[in-house]
Amino acid sequence: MISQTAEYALRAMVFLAMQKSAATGQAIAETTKVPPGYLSKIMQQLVKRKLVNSQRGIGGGFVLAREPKDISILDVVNAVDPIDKITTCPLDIKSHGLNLCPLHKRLSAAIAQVEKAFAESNLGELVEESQSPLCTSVPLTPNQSFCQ
Amino acid sequence: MISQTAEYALRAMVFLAMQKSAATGQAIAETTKVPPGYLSKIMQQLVKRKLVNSQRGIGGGFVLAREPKDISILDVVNAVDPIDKITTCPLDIKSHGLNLCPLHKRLSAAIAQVEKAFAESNLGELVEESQSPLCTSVPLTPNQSFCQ
DNA sequence: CATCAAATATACCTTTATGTCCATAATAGC
DNA sequence: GCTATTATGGACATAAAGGTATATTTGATG
Repeated sequence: MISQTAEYALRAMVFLAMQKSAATGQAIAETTKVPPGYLSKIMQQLVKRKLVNSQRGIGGGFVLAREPKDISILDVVNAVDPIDKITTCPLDIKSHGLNLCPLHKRLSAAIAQVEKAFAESNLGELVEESQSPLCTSVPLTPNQSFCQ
Repeated sequence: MISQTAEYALRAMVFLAMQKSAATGQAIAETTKVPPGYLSKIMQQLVKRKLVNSQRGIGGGFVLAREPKDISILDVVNAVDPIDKITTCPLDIKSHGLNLCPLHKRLSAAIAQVEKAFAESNLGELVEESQSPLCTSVPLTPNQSFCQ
């Protein structure tokens, strides 16, 4: 239901939210266990969507463009793998304008629920909770487990 | 978020729920606007999962194996495209047994929400509602709109 | 039993998602 | 300006989803 790409993007963003300074692509990839080459593509999308700022050269890397509290899970998911809402019946768009049949009303409602849940959760929240027993505290060395 | 395959399967199942006698694959495909060849594969999965009974030969076709009221949207989705729940953290399974990090708790909760919504809606419900202005009444000829 | 209409099974093709690799461009420090 | 380090961009490879085509099997009926 959540694409691999979105999952990777979320891991990277949570990691960045735990960081105080810029993190290189390699560092993110190692800690979050995302294939480095693929991660770099995902990071590019996050930069384009202005969720992350990038800096080349020594001391460079990636930094969140906004406060963790101001970035929702939905922001991240939409940046890399837009959730497509059902706004018109896929079967016969012309005949009924914006009305949906009962089936697609249900599907649409389920999607809306997910969007709401994702919109209500932000990176700041996730990082705060990770100081609880479930997750290790920041910052992590590459050898440590990011999610435990 | 909902795969094309699941969408097709749901259309076919709703169509069957509207039917009084067996419907051929071709009839289902035409009305639900699903590629016929692909639909036949999906129907096979629904038969294997015992949601549908099939009958070859003249007068044959597909029939729901249970009352529409006893088939949920979740039943159909799971038959063709199982929703995989997140039960262990994808990052480091060994280290923490069944505990999830905050991120994966959120994702898991969202999936659970969808499952609940899908489990609570059944085909009988959808068909009853379709007698309302939003959908045409049963049965349909292939030329009529299935979802309007 | 012959025939026709249906599902079933299999092979194959196309598109999209995921993943890899390498050349290039920018930036900091010397 | 040179070099090391970093992101960027594009080409390519692989895997999975979606889709097509066709031969085979099954069942009903005359």
